[in-house]
Amino acid sequence: MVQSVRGMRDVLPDEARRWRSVEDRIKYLMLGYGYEEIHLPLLEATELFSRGVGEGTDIVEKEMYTLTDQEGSGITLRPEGTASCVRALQEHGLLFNQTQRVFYSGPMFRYERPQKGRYRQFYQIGAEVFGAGGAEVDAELISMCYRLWCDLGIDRRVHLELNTLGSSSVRKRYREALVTYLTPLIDQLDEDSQRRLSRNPLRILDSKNPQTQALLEDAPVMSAFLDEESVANYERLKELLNQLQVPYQQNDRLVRGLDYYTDTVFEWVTTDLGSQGTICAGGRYDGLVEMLGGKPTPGSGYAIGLERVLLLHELDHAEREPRSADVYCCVVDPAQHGWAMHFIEQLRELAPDLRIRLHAGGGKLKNQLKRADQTGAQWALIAGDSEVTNNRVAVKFLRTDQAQVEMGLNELAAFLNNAIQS
RNA sequence: GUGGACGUAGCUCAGCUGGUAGAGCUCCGGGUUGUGAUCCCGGCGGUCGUGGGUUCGAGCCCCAUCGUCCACCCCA
Repeated sequence: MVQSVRGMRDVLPDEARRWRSVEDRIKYLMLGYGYEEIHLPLLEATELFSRGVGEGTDIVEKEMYTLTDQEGSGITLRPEGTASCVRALQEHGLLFNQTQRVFYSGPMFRYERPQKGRYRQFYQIGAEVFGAGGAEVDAELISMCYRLWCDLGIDRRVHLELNTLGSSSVRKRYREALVTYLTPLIDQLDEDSQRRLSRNPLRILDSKNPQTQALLEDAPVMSAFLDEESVANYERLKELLNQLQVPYQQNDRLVRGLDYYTDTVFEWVTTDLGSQGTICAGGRYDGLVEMLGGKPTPGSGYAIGLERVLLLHELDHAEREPRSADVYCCVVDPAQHGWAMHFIEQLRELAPDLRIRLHAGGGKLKNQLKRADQTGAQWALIAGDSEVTNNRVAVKFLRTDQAQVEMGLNELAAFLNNAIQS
C-alpha cells in the first residue's frame, strides 16, 4: 500500500465534525468583528517569502517547499499567510488610503520534523488589519482572540504573553548592544545560540538552554532602548487590555521568528500540549508593506493554529460532535427502495434543513435500526410493505418513549420541521 | 537537522529465557416473520510496518528502511 507523505495528515469524519464546528465558530466571530474573508493561493513567488518573512529566518532558510515550475520560475508552497495577504491587497489596490480588516484560512506548509500538533501541512486561520496604527487595533485583535477562547471553552488553558520590540531602528540599536554583550561570552553559549549570534541574535533571548538563560540575566534589556512612541504605544495597549479585562503577562524575552514584526508582539500559550505550546501568535508589522514594495502602511494581525486549538478543545470536550443525521430511513425490502427514495426526495423539498440519511446496503430491519441509532438520529422512518401500500411511513422515536406512529408526507414534514425548530 | 521510545486484527492492547499468535471492543450470523439498549451462543478477521541477516526454528535477536510519538530545534 502507498502511504501518505510524512507530515501529511488525514482528517477522518469523527475529527472533521469537530474541525468544522470549531472553524465555523472562529469565522463567525471574525465576521462579527467586521472582518471580511479572502481566499489566497497556496503557491506564491519564492521571493515573496524571502523578502517578507526574512532571509535569516529558519522558515526561509530550511523549511520551505520550494520548486521550479515548467517556465523556470521559483515558486513556494506558502509557509504562512501574512505575506500573501499583503501581496494580494497591494496588487489589487485595496491598501490605498483605507483601512482593511480581513481574514483568511487554509493549509500552510513547512518542512519540519513532524510531531503532535506540528505537521508539514497545517491549517491556519489569520486575521489582519491594514491602514490603522496604534494600540487600539492591537487591543481589538487580542480581545477578539480572548472572546474566541472563552467561546470555545479553552480560555482556562491558555494565557497571553506580551512584549514590544520597538521600531525597526530601535531594534537595530538593541541588536547591536546585545551582540556587543554576548560576543565575549560566545564560548559559553549553546551551539544554536552561537550560530544565531551573527544571523538572528534576538532569537537567543528565547533559548531554552539554562546556561544561556543565565548569561542573559545581565544582558541589556529591550525596554531600556525603546523610544518614547513605542513606550507610549505599549502602555496604551496594556491600559486597554486592563479595561477590556483581558489578562496578560509581560514577557520581555518574547521574540517572534519572523522578521517583519515591530512594536507589539503576542503569543497565546498553553502548557497542555507539550512543546507545541503556541496556539495563536501575532503582532504589529508596520514595515512589511513597504518591504514588499508598497507605500508605508501600518499592519497588525495574528494567526491561529487550528490543529492545536482542536487538540486543546478536545481535552475538555471529549464527547463527539453529535448529529450526523436527524432522520434515518429504513427500507424493509429492496423492492420498496425506489418508493422510499422518492418519498425522501419529496421530504427534502418540504424540510430542507433536515439531515436525512437513507439506509444503503440492504440487511435486516434490526441492523438498519442499529445503524439509525448510531447516527444519532432522533427518528427512524420505516418503509415496508404495509406502509408503502398506504403511501405512509412508520415513524419510530429513537430518543424518547413515544409510541411509533404512521404519517403521510405532508404531516411528517410539518411534524419534523416543527420538531427541529427547538 | 540531533538524541530517544515505539510499530502485533478495523480500534485498544497482551504475547515468558527464540518453539510457529491471543483478549476486549467493532463487524457479521443466530436466540426474534418487520423494530435500535443489555444479555447469551457462534463466526469473519493477521505475510506481527517493510526489506535483509543470524538460527534447525524469529513477533521476540542484529542491520537497514519507512512511519508515529517524546525531547531538542522551530513555530501556529
